[in-house]
Amino acid sequence: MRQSKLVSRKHKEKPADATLASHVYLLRGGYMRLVANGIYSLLMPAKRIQHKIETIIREEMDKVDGQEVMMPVVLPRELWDESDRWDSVGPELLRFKDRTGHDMLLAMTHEEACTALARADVTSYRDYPFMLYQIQTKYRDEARSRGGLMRAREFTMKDAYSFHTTKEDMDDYYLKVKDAYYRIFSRIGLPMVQAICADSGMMGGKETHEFHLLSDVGEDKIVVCDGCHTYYNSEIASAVYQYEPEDLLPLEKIATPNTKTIEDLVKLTGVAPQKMAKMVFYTTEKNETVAVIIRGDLEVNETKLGKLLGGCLFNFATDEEVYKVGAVPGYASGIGLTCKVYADKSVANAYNLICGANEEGFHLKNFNVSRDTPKAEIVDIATVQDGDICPQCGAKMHLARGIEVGHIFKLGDKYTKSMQMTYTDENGEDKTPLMACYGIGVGRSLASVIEMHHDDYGPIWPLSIAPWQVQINAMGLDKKAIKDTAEKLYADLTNAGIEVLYDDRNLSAGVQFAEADLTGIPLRLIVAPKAMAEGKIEYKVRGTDERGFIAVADVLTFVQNWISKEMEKYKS
RNA sequence: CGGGGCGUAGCUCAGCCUGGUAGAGUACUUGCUUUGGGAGCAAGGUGCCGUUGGUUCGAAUCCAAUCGCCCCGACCA
Repeated sequence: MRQSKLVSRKHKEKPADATLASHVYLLRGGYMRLVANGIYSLLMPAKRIQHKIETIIREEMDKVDGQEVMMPVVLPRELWDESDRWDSVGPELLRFKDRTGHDMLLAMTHEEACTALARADVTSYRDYPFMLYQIQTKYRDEARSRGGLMRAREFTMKDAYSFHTTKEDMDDYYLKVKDAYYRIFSRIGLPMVQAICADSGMMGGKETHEFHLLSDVGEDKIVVCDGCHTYYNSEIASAVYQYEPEDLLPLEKIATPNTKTIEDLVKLTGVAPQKMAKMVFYTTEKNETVAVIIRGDLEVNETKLGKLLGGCLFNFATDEEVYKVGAVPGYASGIGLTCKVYADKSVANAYNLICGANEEGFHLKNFNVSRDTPKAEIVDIATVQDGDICPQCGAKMHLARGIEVGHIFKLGDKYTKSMQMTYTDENGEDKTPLMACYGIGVGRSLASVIEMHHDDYGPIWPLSIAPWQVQINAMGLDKKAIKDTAEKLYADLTNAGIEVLYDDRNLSAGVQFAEADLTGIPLRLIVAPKAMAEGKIEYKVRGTDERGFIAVADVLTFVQNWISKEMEKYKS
């Protein structure tokens, strides 16, 4: 590719709207352009990178016997009625009517479409197991897209769906895909991506793993055990809480005027927040108020609470609602409440805590859950904090942030059952198959590579996904010797099947180098007068100090060798 | 959906408070000089000042509404 013909305007200044490195460089480097909030057009460099990522994904999906298919982006309501998701999914599902007034949707995922496709085509146990996948545009009407490709409304996703006759087979296959995912992320330059136990959200199903790139700019909170190195999304992470046994002392009322928060109570009493029981009240969409008792220093995990409440929506209760169930805001305890009371594990076997007295200006000492609120249901509802104890191995856990680049789910029969997909087994009986699904955010992976691989000048693309393998820069293209050499180099490398971006614009060195840095091509060849006088050109490896001179006649061999050696890093 | 910020040239932004013919840098076009980290000189083109309405002799500027974008949160993956 000649850079003079490339439509990809570079920008010297940081775009005002971008904060993430990936967002900044995708805009500055002329990779994409905003069309609407969360919706982007990709220019050639980004399209080439994405294409290479897709190729790697295809290779790995094909290795686990995936069959590539293509399902529609626009689906009729009826399909999503079958799984009840037309009603159960929120406004992030874009619904609309076609010209006849028929309800349609823009697919944000394809469980229904794929189940419908498979149930029509596969009827015998002999055809199992199988996996269908596609790489396709998805649309999710995000409440708040952000960070460029990191969280777009329209984005490219690889989604795969496998079907099985037994749980063992599904479990086996799930592991195979999990391994394939590790290979994919490693091959695109993200070997540090980690599988993390997570919540399945609107997809349903039991076991699920998210693939995260641990990064400070990630949106998800991850809990990492320093002992057994298990990773959890904080939505589902749990800790164990151990306490030295104490004798149960009788409740004792203490005066605590103007002490409504844990913080104030700590100041007043000098007691640590770990020795306090905090009350949190929620009111559900069914107008039911529930109370949660939790250790003073911990917070309620609303994903866990949502599950406890059967998936219904909830909000913090108002003061009025708190009074209604027999508590006093700021001085609440779980004792004597008229509503459902949950007690977190963190307070269940703790001793002699301080809690509210349900009386303005007073608290109680020596509160014990089992003795004083025997009706409270003991639940796991706390958000794990830095330094909490791992339930698996007893070591300390710490918090990190992650970018979710992939997510795999064992769906079980959630869709196959509701959509009445069956197969005939060896005895002639109809059975419901099991299903698992596997997603990778292609655009988000691309952005994640920049987050992981960049310097102050631009992205540093891994060779496996670089938009071009080699960049040619020439100093002084108006000189015949320079131009002839650069042109011949470009022709020779291109003819040898090497992907070359040739800056044929006769610009100053500064401009060429700055733009080349933004394009981030791994190997740069520089044709310049000084070295040319000795029949040599210079090479430089992006993002490293590696550089040197090669005789013009040896360049092709050098480049071929360099590429095959560098590609070793990204072998499957 | 809540909080905050911002819409003026391809990009970054000034002008607005105090109304009077639309600005800078950069990018772009042409020529010459340069050629190892965004070079220099000269000349040139560039705008529905987000949109609509109002106030006014006159609105980028004041008022109102609306649309859009960014950040934080909520929601979601």
